[in-house]
Amino acid sequence: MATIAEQSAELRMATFRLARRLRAQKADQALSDAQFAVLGVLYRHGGTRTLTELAEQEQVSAPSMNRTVNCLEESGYLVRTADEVDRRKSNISLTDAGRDVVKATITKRDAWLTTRLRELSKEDRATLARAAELMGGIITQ
Amino acid sequence: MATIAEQSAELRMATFRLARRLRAQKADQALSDAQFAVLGVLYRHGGTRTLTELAEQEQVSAPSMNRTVNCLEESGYLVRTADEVDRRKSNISLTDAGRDVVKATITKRDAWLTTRLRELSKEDRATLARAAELMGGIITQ
DNA sequence: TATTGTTATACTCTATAACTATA
DNA sequence: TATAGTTATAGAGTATAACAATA
Repeated sequence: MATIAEQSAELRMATFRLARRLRAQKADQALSDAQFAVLGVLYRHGGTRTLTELAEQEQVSAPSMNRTVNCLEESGYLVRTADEVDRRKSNISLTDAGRDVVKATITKRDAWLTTRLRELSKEDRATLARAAELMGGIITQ
Repeated sequence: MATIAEQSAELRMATFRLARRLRAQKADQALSDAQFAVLGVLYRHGGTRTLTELAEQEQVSAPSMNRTVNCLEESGYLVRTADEVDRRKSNISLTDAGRDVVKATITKRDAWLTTRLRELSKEDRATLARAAELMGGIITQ
């Protein structure tokens, strides 16, 4: 029986390796991780977000986020719209192309993982499903 | 009961979030992920590695790895030693400071995770331990 | 010729400092 | 005066192309 410290080390390594492997699966290879993370935030959020909100969410500086948003705007994945009430703000939202590339990437990542989960027993899949719940609980502490 | 596709999505999200949280824990905040990954390879490998080997292992170009190794050399975490047999090569190895920063970071990450695992039941810990094994199996396919 | 490592160049992501426009 | 966003500047990570030294 492994110690809790040993279990931690194993879980840490397995998590890093699986995350790395999943990250490699993307619909547009030209999209960086930082860029895709922004698209993902907008996709999950649904509506619009300001530059400051995106910077806080991703824990980067405003100028850094500004640059990333510029790239994504040039690529046609999002648009800025001037706020009618507070004219300092610009509301950032996904374009159809932006939504499509997020959906396609999620589909690709899940397809890769689903293929591998299918090869496992029902019990092993249940173990991973329960583990995902537990991992979620650990993070939100 | 969730579908396999739903289980995939949950596992994907939980993996990304836990990896992100773990990555944030490091002994030297000035070390980038790319830099720490190189130190980690050298630490796990034990002996020396050439620039080409490191570039292949991390799946980046040789010039890119050269730059990262330059930074780490300037920081005193690794050294280049000219190969006596094949004089084109330089053997890259960790310094004591390099080993120390890897050990300290691993300790910090595992301590964070161990604290959270201790709060779980024995059964939940066993589930996560088995999940780590399964995740390892998925990756090496 | 092929391999190992490096330099040159360019683009993205990161930061801080300083600036503009608006509240 | 404070806030939202941007520009200026600089350092790090990424790439490809071209080069020197060695095998």
